Amino acid sequence: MSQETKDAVNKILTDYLEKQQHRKTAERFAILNEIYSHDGHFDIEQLYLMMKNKKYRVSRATLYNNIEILLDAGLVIKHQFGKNMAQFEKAYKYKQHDHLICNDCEKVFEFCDPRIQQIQRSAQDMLNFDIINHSLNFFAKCRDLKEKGVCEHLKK
Amino acid sequence: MSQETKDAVNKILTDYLEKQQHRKTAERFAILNEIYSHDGHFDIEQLYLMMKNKKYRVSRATLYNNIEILLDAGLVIKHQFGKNMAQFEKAYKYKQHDHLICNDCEKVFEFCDPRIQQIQRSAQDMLNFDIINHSLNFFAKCRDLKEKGVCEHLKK
DNA sequence: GTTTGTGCAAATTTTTTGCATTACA
DNA sequence: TGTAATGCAAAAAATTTGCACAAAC
Repeated sequence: MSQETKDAVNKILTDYLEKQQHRKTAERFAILNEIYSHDGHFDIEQLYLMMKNKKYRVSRATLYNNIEILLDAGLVIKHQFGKNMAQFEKAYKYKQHDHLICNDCEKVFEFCDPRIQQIQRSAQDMLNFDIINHSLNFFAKCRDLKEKGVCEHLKK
Repeated sequence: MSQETKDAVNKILTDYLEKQQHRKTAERFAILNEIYSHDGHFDIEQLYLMMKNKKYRVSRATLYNNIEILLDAGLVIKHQFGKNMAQFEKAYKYKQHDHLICNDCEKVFEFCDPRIQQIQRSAQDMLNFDIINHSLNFFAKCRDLKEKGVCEHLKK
C-alpha cells in the first residue's frame, strides 16, 4: 500500500482510539498494517496465520477483539458470503463494490453499481437511520456451466 | 398460511425431489410445513424447538440437511445478519424485500425497492451468470438515538 | 499505580460427520 | 431388498470468555 494510505489509516485509528478512550497498543496498529498490506478478502484464521511468522504475532482473541474496533472505525468491512465464517476486507479508499457468489464453485466476483447508493438513500430516509455500510450479495449459477457443461471458474 | 400456498409449496417440493431423485420423506414435508406456518426470520435452533413438541420431531442433523434442499428448491432463503448464525425465511410468494440492521439494538427492519432488480440484471449480464437470489443488508445507526439519546427500538 | 488490553486455554456456540437404524422406492 | 435418509452423539469449526500477566496512561 502507498505511504499516504498507510499514514491516513494510522491517523484514523489513532483519532478513533483517542475519541473512544481506548489504548493505542502496538498490536492494534500491527493488525491494521497487516490488513492494509493485502488486497482481497480474509478471515480471522488467515489473518492470524499471516501475522504468525512476522514481527507481530498476536493471539486469535486479540484479532477477534480488534477487528470489531476496526469495523467500528470504518477501516474494515465485514462480509458473510454464505459460509459460517466472517470474511473481512479493508475499507479505506478501497473502491465501493459488491459481490456475486457462484453457487457452483463458490468463487466470489466483484462488480460496482452506483445505483445502490440511491436505494441506500431511500431506505435510510424512510426508516430514519443513517446507513454506515451495506452488503449486497448475488448468488448465481454460471451460464457456461449450464449451457456447455463446463465453465472457466471450475477449471482453476 | 393459506391452503393454496400450502398446496403450492408441497407441489414444488415434490417436483423438486422427483427431479433430483431424492426421496419424499415425511420429515421433508413436515419441515416445509413448519416453516410455512410462521412469518419472519428463524434459525435452525428455533426451527428445532418449534418442531420439538409437535407431531414431527426431527433431529438437528436432518434440519441442517434439508434446509439445503429447501434453499436449492427456492422455497427458503438464507440470511446472514452479521451474527455467526444463519437465519432463514420462507421464499414462495413472500414479497421480495431487503433488510436494514440497526447497529445499536440489532433489530432488523424490512424495506422494498424494485431498483435492486435493475442492478441484478446488469450484474448477471456483465458476469454471465443467472442470479438465483440476492441478499442486501444495510447496517445503520438510528437517527433518534444519535440526536435525542433515545430511540423507539431500544425501548422494546 | 491503576486499569485496560493481551495471550492462552478452556468453554460455548453453530454446524458437520460417522454410524447404526429406519423407511422410501 | 437395496440404498438414501434419519437420529443420535461425537467431532469439528468459529467465536467468546476467564484469568493471570503485560503494558498503556
